[in-house]
Amino acid sequence: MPYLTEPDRISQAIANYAQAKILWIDTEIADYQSKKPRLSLVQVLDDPTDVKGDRVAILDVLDRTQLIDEFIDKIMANPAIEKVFHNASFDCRFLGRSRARNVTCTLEMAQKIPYYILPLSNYKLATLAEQLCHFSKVNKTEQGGDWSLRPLTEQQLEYAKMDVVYVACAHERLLQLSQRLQIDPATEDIAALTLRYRHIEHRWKVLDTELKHLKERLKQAMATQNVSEIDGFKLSIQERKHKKVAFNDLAKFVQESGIELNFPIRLTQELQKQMPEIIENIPIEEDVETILQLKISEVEDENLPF
DNA sequence: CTCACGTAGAGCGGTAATTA
DNA sequence: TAATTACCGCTCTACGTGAG
Repeated sequence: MPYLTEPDRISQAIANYAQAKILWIDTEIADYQSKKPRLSLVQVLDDPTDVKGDRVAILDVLDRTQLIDEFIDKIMANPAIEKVFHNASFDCRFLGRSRARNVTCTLEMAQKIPYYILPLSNYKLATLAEQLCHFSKVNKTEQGGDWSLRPLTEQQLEYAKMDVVYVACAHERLLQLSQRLQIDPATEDIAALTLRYRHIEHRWKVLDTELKHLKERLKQAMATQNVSEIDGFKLSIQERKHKKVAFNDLAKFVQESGIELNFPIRLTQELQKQMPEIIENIPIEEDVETILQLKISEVEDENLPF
């Protein structure tokens, strides 16, 4: 695992990585509580089969603005290189923001996979590493550490190294899962889908209605017993105020005051009925939408296909 | 702490389905 | 047929989540 601190070597590494087709990247940020957080480390991996992190390069770019710009120019802004991050929007804030091209986010990938395929309580990188990639000792203690100090400790470098290994591994596994979900509607077996639907529909209804009932009872019970929080169940009570005016008053006010109030108002069926002459005398903005609606009829017990 | 998205829940309006 | 009910989707807001 090369830990690069010399500007020349970092520059050379950037040039090398600029030739890659895909890179797995993670960053560490110093002074993140302050108004001016600084990029501390950029960890890069070009080989997803490296589970120990031997091939990870850790670029020490603390206060090395020119090297960061070089990284942004040659790698982040280069659309020919796919860059994979976990929670990419966070890292991109320090690596070129909107200039970044061809960026993949493992957090977004994981969130798109339905829960029944990937049943995780959250999509933190550590969780993906442990439960999706089966890494055993995932270290999280350094996450809140101070990345502005030098020299960095062995534990910090180890953490920084493994993080990007987790990104690469999680990315590989997520790719496999999402490929399974890419199904061509033209070749779907509709009969098999309806059968599967009927199979789980009853179980789902039983659980879903009980869950909703429990929630309702909890809300009422917590409100009347003045329990605002218990075992992770939090009750919030809000009041909402709405304001309305008579349309005539509003129209009169706008006309008299000369305010520029130009926005479309939906002509509901009711309004169209009330004032059919509007449609003839005022230009109307019209759009049409197509709604696909799936109706699922009741099924008799004896006719159940299973 | 910050920042950028997500998401849940409630109100509302429109339409389909059901009932008188 | 008209009135009522059920359901769906949109919008707004509060809150959650992930990174370090």
